[in-house]
Amino acid sequence: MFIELNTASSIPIYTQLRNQIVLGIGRGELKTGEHLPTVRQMAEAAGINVMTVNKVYAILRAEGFIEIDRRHGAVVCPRKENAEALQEKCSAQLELLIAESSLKGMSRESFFAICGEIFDRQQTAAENAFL
Amino acid sequence: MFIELNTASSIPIYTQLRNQIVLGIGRGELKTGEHLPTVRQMAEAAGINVMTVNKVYAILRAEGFIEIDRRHGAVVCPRKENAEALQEKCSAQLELLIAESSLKGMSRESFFAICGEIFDRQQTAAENAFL
DNA sequence: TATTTGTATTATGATATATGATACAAAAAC
DNA sequence: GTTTTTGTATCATATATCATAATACAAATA
Repeated sequence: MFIELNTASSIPIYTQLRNQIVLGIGRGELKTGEHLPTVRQMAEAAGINVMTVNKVYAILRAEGFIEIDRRHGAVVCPRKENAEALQEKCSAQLELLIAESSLKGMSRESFFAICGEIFDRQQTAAENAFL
Repeated sequence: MFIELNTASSIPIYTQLRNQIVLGIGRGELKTGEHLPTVRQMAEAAGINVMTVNKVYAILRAEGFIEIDRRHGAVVCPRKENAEALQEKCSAQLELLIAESSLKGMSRESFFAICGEIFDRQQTAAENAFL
């Protein structure tokens, strides 16, 4: 679980950190039930403020990716979501991404190929996580 | 081409407007060569400041979705992009979206189905635009 | 000449982002 | 029972972003 933040980016640090943790869970680098570093450890490792990390953990909890227990800290625990609501959110984001990509010249086939690769990668990563 | 902005949203107005215009082009509601409303018309219609619209048009031009001629205003003109760079950008965004979606319980098949629907919709919209 | 185009400038205010220092309750570790 | 560790609350500060407002300009059109 490597965290790499770009302080020169226009993307807020807390968003970058949030995304990298979600990606880490998706890739299986962070397994369900596993502990995240404490807010202080993470802040130290990433070279950022404790409260910034705390904000990220609070967001991830609100989004249902982790649970936070005062005594044990933050634990990976992805919650399933209502299927219809999930599809709507996903569809809205996909529509924009597909519009941008296809206007820029990407074919439907290329797009699907990329999606396929990502799903394959995440699945094998998740499988390896249990070995 | 309906513009609907949510001033209560955490997404900046200029981003919302930018996205809706890109979506409009993707859907074929705004065809290549077609004029966008003038910055003042758009500002009036959307109930926002002229300079906010100007910022959006400048972004769309920098992104290669429109061209701006001082005498004629903004014209839809999507530029193709380098394939490799495009795939990298798209892949990064897709990886996050797929991680989020699959962790929330979406199957690979559902995800592909949504993508297919969007591609179909955009293609028929683009075809109808030429009738 | 008057109007319309995008755009530059300057100012203002509200909100977002990030840091820093300090403190607290609750639980664990010793 | 004391110390340490946990997330978290609070207060202050600094900077950046977002959005508006009021002008003004050059270039082109009507």
